[in-house]
Amino acid sequence: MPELPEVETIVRDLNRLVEGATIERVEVERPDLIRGDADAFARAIRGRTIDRISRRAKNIVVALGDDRLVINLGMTGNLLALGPDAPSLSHEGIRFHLDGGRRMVYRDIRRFGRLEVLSDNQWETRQQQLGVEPLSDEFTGELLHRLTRTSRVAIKTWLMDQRRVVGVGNIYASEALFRAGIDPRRRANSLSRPRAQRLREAIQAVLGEAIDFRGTTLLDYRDASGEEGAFAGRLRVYDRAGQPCPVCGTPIRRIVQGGRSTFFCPRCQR
DNA sequence: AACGCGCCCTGTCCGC
DNA sequence: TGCGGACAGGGCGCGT
Repeated sequence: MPELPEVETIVRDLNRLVEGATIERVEVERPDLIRGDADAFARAIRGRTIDRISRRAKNIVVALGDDRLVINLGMTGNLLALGPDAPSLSHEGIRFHLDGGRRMVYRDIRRFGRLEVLSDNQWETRQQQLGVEPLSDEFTGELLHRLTRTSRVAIKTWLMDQRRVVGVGNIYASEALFRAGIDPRRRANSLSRPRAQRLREAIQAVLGEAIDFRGTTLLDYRDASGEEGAFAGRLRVYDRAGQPCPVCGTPIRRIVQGGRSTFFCPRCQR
């Protein structure tokens, strides 16, 4: 489900809704959601205060003193801040009971998501394996061009690899390549410098606009208050096979790359 | 090292 | 109305 804009929206919500809250009790309904030992997980979190919430790649990082609660939402994960009177939901996996009767609930239909607690040192080591943040100043056309030099995989598949550039998943990879006019089947190492520059601009534009619209809800995505994102209506090619390209009217094509659907305009993207 | 594939799991939708 | 198959925002571990 969630790519960078969706995770960023949830993180901003949570800083408004639960920063400073104390986690009084943890209920683990689905131990398979936790990486490592579920009892140790609950013990590490109980009684801690939520200092602040941040995002790295598609991970939600909750600072609890010197520890980090790291949450990856997989395909269908939601992280919800609920009031005392909110009814319980289906597929609740982990419940964090906060002070004042509020709760933060992790729910996940397919259970591809994972939660774990790491020391700040462990998290620092882990996050170094992740690629560059696409909305940072560090992410330039020059850097993108350099990073693509060593890979022969299709640029669309390349964009989704979190070891190079983070945060771009199946939806925004197709959308960014459409905006940049680049054929998703093109090999990563075939991008010219100007094309890399255009792709960098397209990635930043689409991610920024999607954040402004609070993310894309196809089916399962919800923000921390349980509301849908509004960007789905602004997607130009994703899930639009057979519909006319918004620029030239040519029917949008669907192909499969690395087992995932890719959508593109065969005329606009070269 | 880089790459491609299968797998984890539940729900929805479509064709027959 | 029922049933089987395809497909769905991600990531990991395997073999080559």
